Amino acid sequence: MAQKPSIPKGTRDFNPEEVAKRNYIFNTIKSKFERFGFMPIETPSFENSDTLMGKYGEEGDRLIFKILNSGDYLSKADQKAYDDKDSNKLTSSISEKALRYDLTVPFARYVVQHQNEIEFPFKRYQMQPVWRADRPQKGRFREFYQCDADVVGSNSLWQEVELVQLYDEVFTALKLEGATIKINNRKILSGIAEVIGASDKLIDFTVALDKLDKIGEEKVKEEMLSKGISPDGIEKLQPLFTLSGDFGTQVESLNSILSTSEEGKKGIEELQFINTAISELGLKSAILQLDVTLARGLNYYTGAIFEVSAPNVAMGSIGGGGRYDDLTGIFGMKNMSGVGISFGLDRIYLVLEELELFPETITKSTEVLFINFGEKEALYSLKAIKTLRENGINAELYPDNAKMKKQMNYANKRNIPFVIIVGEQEVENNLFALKNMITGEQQNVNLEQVVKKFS
RNA sequence: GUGGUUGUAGCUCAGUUGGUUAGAGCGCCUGAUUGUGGUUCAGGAGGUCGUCGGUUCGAGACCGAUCUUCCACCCCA
Repeated sequence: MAQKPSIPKGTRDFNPEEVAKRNYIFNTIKSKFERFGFMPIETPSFENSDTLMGKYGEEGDRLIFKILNSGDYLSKADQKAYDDKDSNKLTSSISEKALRYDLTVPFARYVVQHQNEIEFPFKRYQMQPVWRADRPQKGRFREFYQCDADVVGSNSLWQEVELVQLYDEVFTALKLEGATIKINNRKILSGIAEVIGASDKLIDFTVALDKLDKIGEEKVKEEMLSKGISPDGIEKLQPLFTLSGDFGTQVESLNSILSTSEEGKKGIEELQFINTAISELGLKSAILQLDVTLARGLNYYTGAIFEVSAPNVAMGSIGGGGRYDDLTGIFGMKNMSGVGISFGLDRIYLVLEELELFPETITKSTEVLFINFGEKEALYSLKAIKTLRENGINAELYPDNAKMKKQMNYANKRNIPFVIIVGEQEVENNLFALKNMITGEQQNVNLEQVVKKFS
């Protein structure tokens, strides 16, 4: 026990069953992405540090895994930062690469770098692991997969509409019915901040507002006060705390709060456009819900913000996304609006597991195992197995001439539904004793009948 | 990064105020059954009690550090 090897905190091994289940989710998302016209790309697992650093806020920088330079990195270290024990400063002089923190920023880098080869609007999807130096919890890992679909090079709100449909399609296909797609708009948040005179404190304001359903109205107000938002301004927020009802009712209240903010009104318009279109088109099983307190996420969203939560399970969000007007701007490419959504594979896995929504069929592998009785019989079996495999049947031979009990037990443990027993008699008569491991029934058949049985 | 929590056999867990050789169930192996698995019966293997250090005549138990698990912050998929 003590000497057993281990893996780093927040990482996991996956056994065959888990991989099968993960692939099921993976493949479902992938096929829907392609159905909506997205093409796959991949990017390196690590990027130059300056590509990533500063894109996710101060907290984000802390959570980025930095890669130590190769060779004698200390000789090139910033001596002053070292003496001052200034870790932040020292880091940039001993580390110039970092593990990918999400898929959106590397995608922006990709678009800028390959802008001359890309046909815009560019619709890409990407399903790769990302890393965060976070402290693990349930549903929070240091290595996990994101599945992103983004469109750059189009300002059209139809993209937002399609992305909502895409969420609906994927969760419906996964039988995860009743997923809530929460939607908000950064312009509304900016508008509110403007109205209460806290435009310069937008991030602090939204972070506090985001906690409303978690810590309650009073604590949110406290946090806003402590961040320097005026009591007058907080007073003006009152209608926001009691906002309820359907989309239309909430929009009405927002209209009155934001009557003096051009930006805020623009946000409401966008929201209404999306909602109207979705109402018209209909959703299969998901629910689109306006949530003005939704402010999670990355500092780069400028329009719509999405977040998906699973039904009946205590789990953080299983997806998120939004519109970012200027992400490529940081890499020197202006006027390139993007919008995208992300699926959290690992959390979706936990949710499907908890709700027992995985289909039973996804773990099956070998359909028939041939019992090994010795050299002559094994060769006879392998000839048959070759034919079965050519017919698309998963078949295998037990490798050793072990006791029959052991071989049968092996089939049992692996849930192999059929066993073929080939002994001296069967070889002589050119037959196969086919046994159903579930019912226990057994019959002698020829090769043709075996093929037919599994086809 | 802050505060708390967890770790005993492959798995799930007992283990009294510190006291002989650390237990159970399940699983695993062998046999009853040399051409028939799942059921049953009989037997067997398997643990430096997460790790390192300390207190003690004596530590699975007490103390410290460290790693890991989970939780609350922070933040997020």
